[in-house]
Amino acid sequence: MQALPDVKAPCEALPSPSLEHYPQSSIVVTLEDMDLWMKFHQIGTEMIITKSGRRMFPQCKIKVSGLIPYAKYLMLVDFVPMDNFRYKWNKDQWEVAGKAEPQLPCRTYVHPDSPAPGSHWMKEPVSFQKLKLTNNTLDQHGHIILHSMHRYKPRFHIVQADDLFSVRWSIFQVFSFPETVFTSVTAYQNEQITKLKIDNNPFAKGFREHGKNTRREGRTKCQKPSPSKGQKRKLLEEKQSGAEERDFEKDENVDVKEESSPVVVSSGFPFWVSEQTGSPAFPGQLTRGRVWPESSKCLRHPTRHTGSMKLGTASSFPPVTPPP
DNA sequence: TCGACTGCCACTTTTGAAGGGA
DNA sequence: ATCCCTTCAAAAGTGGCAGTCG
Repeated sequence: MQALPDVKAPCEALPSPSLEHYPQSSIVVTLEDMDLWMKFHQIGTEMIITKSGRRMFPQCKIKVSGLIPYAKYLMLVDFVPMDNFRYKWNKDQWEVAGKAEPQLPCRTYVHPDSPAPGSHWMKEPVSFQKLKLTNNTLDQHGHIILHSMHRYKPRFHIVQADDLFSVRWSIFQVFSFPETVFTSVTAYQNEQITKLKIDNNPFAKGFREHGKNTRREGRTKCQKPSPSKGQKRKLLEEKQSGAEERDFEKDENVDVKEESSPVVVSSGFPFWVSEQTGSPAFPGQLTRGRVWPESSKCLRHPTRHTGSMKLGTASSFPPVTPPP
């Protein structure tokens, strides 16, 4: 699966004459573990979010090619809501449960290797393994803050820049994959997702035995489950018996925009310039020990500020999650 | 009463320090 | 002194369960 940008970066000032041989449009991004992502996507991917932060599984891992080997790039990920709804799991399917919660401050996760030359990023797949999702709106660890029971899509940003300071006026491209859309949850709702996670996530090996959690037996023997929980479990077991025959994709009554291939969301100048209009929750937040430029002077770049370019204000800067 | 959320549990993998040998 | 490999303990990451809360 590949993402081929069809838009040229509308940047009139190229970094240097020698870079003209490497048009930005030649960047190709492919999603690693596509088979696994597809398996989850067909059922309806769920990602656990916790107060302390939870890693994603499958993890966001992309293969990049077409970068200028000696130019420096930053790799970023952010998460955008798929729609304005909150969902609930009802019987065997997701249903709209109302309007979405107010959008949270947009946080962007910066790959810890950033900035690095193109050759570095192309050497091997870029993994965002350490990225964590949280539902703690007061999170201080720089995790990505999401609402539970909402749908999100990760977006990968490739920014040609020497450092985080110059990100604002740098050439960038955004890639996303329909297969990576997920519903954030605090506890798994769809048992098929639980099973897939257990089968594929090495950390969950302990739950694998014949698809049943045997290591808990000793504990649960001593504890009488509450009637409601017991009934719930029975329902789940009944569901499981016929689950494999069902086509969960058809069961979903909620639209997920399906695209046959990953798409380039946008290309040009940093995404937040045109898309982020709200005030950040943490203006001037530290990024890798530095503070985002606040003065308007920082927003103007003599060579890249073109007439068609729409510059944002300092307040529209999204807080960036510093690498651990 | 119900469903979402939280904290704890038992278990596994990962990570990094320590030690030994070449 | 340096490098490589092995060992081992601690840390981090899993989903399940039961209790709490709104």
